[in-house]
Amino acid sequence: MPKTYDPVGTENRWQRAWDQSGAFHPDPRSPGESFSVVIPPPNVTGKLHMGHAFNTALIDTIVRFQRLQGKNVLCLPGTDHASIAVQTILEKQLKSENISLEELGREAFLEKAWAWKDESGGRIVDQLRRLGYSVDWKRERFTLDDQLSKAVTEAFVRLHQQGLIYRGEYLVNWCPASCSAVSDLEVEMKEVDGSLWHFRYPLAAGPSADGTTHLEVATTRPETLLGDVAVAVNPIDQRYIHLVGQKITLPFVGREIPIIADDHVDPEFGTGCVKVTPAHDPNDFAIGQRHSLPQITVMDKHGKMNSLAGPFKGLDRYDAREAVVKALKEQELLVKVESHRHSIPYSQRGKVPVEPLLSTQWFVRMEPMASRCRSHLVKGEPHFFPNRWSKVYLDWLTDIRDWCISRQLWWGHRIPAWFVVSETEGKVTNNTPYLVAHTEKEALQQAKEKYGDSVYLEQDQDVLDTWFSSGLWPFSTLGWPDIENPDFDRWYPTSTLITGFDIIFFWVARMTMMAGAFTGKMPFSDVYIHGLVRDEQNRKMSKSAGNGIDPIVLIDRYGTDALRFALVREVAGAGQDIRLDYDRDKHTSATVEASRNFANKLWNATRFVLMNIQGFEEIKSDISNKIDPSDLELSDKWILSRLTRVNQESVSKYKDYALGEAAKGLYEFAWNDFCDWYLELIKRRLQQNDTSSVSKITDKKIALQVLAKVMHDLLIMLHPLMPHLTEELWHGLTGASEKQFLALESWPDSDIAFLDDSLESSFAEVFDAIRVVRNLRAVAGLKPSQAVPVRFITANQSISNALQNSRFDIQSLTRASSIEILNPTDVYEEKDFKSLAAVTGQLEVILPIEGLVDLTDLCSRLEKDLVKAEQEIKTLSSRLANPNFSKKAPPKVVSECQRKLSEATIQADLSRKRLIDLS
RNA sequence: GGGCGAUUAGCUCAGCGGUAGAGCGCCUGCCUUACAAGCAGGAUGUCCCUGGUUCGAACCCUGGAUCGCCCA
Repeated sequence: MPKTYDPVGTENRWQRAWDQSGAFHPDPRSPGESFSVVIPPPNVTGKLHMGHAFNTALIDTIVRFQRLQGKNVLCLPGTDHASIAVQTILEKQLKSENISLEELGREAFLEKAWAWKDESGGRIVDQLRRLGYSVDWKRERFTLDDQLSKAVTEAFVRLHQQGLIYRGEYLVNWCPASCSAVSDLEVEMKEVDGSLWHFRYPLAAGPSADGTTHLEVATTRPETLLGDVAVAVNPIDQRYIHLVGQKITLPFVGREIPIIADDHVDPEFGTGCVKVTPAHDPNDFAIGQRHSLPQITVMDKHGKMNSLAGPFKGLDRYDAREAVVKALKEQELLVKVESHRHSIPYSQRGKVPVEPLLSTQWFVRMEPMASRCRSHLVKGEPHFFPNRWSKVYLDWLTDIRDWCISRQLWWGHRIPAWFVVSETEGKVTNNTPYLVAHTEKEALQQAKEKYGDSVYLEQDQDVLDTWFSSGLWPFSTLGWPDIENPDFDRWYPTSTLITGFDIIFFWVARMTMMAGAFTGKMPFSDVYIHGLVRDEQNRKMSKSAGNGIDPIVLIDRYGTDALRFALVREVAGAGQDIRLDYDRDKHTSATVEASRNFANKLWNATRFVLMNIQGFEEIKSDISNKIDPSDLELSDKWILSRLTRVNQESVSKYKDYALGEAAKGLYEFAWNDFCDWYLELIKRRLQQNDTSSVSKITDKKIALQVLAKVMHDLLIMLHPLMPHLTEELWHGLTGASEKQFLALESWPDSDIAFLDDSLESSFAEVFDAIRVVRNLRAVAGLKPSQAVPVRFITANQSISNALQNSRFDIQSLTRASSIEILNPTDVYEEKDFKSLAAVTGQLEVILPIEGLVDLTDLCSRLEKDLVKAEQEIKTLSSRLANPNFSKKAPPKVVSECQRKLSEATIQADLSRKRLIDLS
């Protein structure tokens, strides 16, 4: 084995081996409790980003843990067709080739889209494999697969039958960039510096009785003036109330429109008069509904003014704004312009302001489905981790609006609705009857029954919102609607959904609603919500900001396991965002590098085991066998106690989705307890190569057995976090064949008989003593090779015993020429008084060597210790002196306080005595 | 406007009622045959401010500040 671990080759090798062996292709008939996860399907756009790597690290950690726990685990992968995103990319390409969509035609466009999917989707899948994802690639799904498309059609038909899907003309969020409607969720509000224009609308009937000639309105969107159908004031607004019922004349188009009263008008804002444009503003739309006002659309699908805009026809909406303002000014109708910061809706995909537009679309009635989810949530279905996200989910479900699901795009699931165009002269109008059916044939048959044999149909041109199919993902991937199949039976509902908080509404809630409607169950019992990966400046990583960190770059440099471990280790219990440091010039990350170093540490620990195990190869095949405690040394018992503890803690942390804590716990155990202490402790025994001594050889063998056992269990426990490295090392350690996998092993038993609190605390004392000796040696500047005598003096019997029991270990770890463990009453040589000395707790440590060092350093250290101890005595005794403390604090705390006080007192006394001796 | 989160060592973050922790960085000394991607030793905090509850508050409660997010 080389001295440093080289991840890239190793990782590729195991990824291939797992894949070829079908290790993660579960059989529904296999025994074991079911555990299933469907992955959030990445879009088939571009490439994987750090968010995917993070999500994958978390999912795969959970999944691999459950597999080691003996569950029958299915982790199902797939990709999403991402309707708008893909179509946008392709349209951009076409534009650069000067081809228009119309020229190309729907069929040819879809061919191009599929070609794109094959290429881009393939790239994404390759990258997912490089993350070491233990998913079942044989069950890989794509949202446009036949079976999943069948599920979409079935879902649409059923919802329509239940009256939950309807078609109607409403104000929708129109994205002029993609020329399609988008849902409320696909709109994000952005704060912008805009203006508030004040202008006059003249009264139609001339000056009123009080001499009023006009109304002054304030608006942020002057260009919509052309679609105004009323001016509204608040009914309690004394300034205007007498004008209600009169009319004003709209500039440019000369339309006379009424002044109305509506209590949604805020008298405080602007002038207290608002223009009402129902066809271009959601609030105005609502006012229009309440007052039965007409709706006048003055823009087209591209955001350009239409023929109803009179003189402004053909102008883009923003050019029209300027033109309208200019014209108002010329007519002296413009009063003033105020700068005004406000939020305007942007299309998330198109990156342009959304235009509220009247349009006929398909909608899903959400309330009945949401209501069902709410009653499930009361029963803890699904259970959110961390729980606070369930409130976010519930709030959204509580005040829910209908979902616009039609998109004016080609790439996606075409809406299974057929218009009986023969009824409306071959054209689709708002009055054309339609049929919703599974197939055109079925639709035609129904149409004939209803409208006669001569009917002809035309399918709706639109496709469905991508999230419609994503909402079916947990069950469409398992064969729904054909639920009589072993996979669905075995793995639905799924166990845990793992995803980011940013798609709780988009995806999690849509899945629970769809699943409730179609399967009667929540699609997963747990939802683990994680945060986002942010960049080194705490910004959200995004394509548009260009601040993404390519996970593949970090994988190439440090290895997949290092990246995964770094990401998981950063996760806090609360599901917060994590920040990944990154040097953009050097393409390095200190966080990931630290994990790479940890991987290397494990590599070398295993290397150490294998180098020492030579001559005892039989241990390799026998690692999991029980070890007879009667053969063990104390240090063996100690590490086995620590191992048992970390085993139990890891299980509970993995189970509670406290993955970061599990990672940290294992890291500390591996590095501190195992490598820094246990490995060093047993070196003394491993160096015994005298083959003539049976007892020495037996001792060495026992040490090796424990060593191998701890290493072995540690590798299994770390496997969910660092799958490749542990697989590689486990093979080296056990000599397992190429056909066996650590990934399919069982979690190690934890033998509670090994748990020993008092042993662990004795070792803590021993380690403290060793640290003090090492510190004294460092102060004295002793060479590592220089062996000096060590003397411990303590009145405390248990410390004394602990030191006595570990005296050989202490000797080898401190390079002592001899160890003396004395009682303060014992007599020892005078010369000690000028030697190196230190005090820790109830223990004095002396290196009886003369003339080696300047004692000033030592004295100042002792003085510092003394001050600290005296300070502690002060606070502890004042606390104990408080009668309320001893009365009200739990007895355990009081006695602990007393113990600390007496220890501090001893420490202070010893330090004082030492200082006197040294002076 | 409503809600959520964050504020702890130079940096990134744990801890959430009983004397402040880790990793990275920093300082000192070591190439001690597992590992220099390492070993040993060391230094480093008004736990954002403010009152309050408590024998005791980084932790619980008031109020506030700053930063970030979500919903309207």
